[in-house]
Amino acid sequence: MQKTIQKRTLKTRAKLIAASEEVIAKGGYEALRVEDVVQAAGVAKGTFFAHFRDKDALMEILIGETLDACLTQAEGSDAPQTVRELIATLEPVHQFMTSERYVFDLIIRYSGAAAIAEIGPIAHCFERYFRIVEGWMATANMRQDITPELLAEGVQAFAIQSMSLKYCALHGAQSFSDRLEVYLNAWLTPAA
Amino acid sequence: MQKTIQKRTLKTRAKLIAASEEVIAKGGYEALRVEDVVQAAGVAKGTFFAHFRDKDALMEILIGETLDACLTQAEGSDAPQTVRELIATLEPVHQFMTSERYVFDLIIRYSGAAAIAEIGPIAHCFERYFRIVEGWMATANMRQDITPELLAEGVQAFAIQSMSLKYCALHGAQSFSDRLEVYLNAWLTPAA
DNA sequence: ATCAAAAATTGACCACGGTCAATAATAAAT
DNA sequence: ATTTATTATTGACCGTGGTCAATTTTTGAT
Repeated sequence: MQKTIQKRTLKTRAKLIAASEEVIAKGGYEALRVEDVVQAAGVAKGTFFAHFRDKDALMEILIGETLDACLTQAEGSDAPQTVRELIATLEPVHQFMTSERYVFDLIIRYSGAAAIAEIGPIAHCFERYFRIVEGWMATANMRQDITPELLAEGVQAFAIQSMSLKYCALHGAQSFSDRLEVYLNAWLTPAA
Repeated sequence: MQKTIQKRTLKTRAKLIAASEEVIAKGGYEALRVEDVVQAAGVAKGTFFAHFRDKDALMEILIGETLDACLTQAEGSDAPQTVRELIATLEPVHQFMTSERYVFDLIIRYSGAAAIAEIGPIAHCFERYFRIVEGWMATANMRQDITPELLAEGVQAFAIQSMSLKYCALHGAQSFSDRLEVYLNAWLTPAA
């Protein structure tokens, strides 16, 4: 019943991934063309789509990998105790997320899982981001009237808002970190 | 120096808009094809792109119009005093924003102005949404330790988060309104 | 070793958004 | 009314993502 996977399948897939990374290293994510990838990999176009549902699926994998690495780094850091430390610890994550407009848009678009059965790499990263922050919230010196889970969801919401405004000329005066700090101070440590 | 606009230009544009609305009425925003629009309008394809930078520009106009209508309705309502009333008053706005996945994604993508000089219809709506909520915040019975402006930015951030999670199977248990209510209670009326 | 079934690959082909040099229609000047 | 300059329209063409029937390769059974 289970279909056996041939060895060459893994090799072809590896070639496609490697070729993609090569193309991206050259011109960024936005500039990736499927035709360029298959040519660099030495396979036909149809092969690409036998391995990835569509171009976005490949992007999800590549961006998800890098994002996962950023999250692993953050997770390994000392648990931040203050808002400022929180922002500093997450900085590489946010940095990568907004490294390219194209990357940010794609991340946002795939941040939710369309179905439980098919949680994509980026939705997985968002869940992980949330869990990591939730863990920090439990021990950090933050407001105690709401659950760490809710606190973490808010951090994610404000981080996304800050990143969005980074691309918005109407609110371009403030820097990303400054804006996020204002948000999170108000969210995590409200004055009575 | 200023280029004179011919009368037929306005007529052609009106035809294109009307044809677009017709196509959308039939199959929704997602299903709109430029070819169908120009055929229904009785003009050539190139004409479409002489009137709109690209397909998204047309979408921005159409979606922006409807969104503006929703905002006008909300603006005309009595100023909400409680979180529950706030959510109820904004309900039509959020309803339309999430009426189609395609619409939501497009709205998010264009929610920021790429440049001050070119604030698109949707960025304009976001600014307006923000101003309306800001106005309400000044008089409603909410926390007083931060500015109405900041309160309003948070409302927008949490509304977007709630709408996003509406499409996310991982968090699909809670309804949109329930989730937003939890967020806004914690944001607007935190317990000491 | 041979063969049948399953899996992977191929590349011609399609869909659809977008471009642009050529052409037609309009407005302004005389 | 004619001419000229400006503006609008046209449609053949292109780029790029994605499909699929046909072909090749691999696997496993005998």
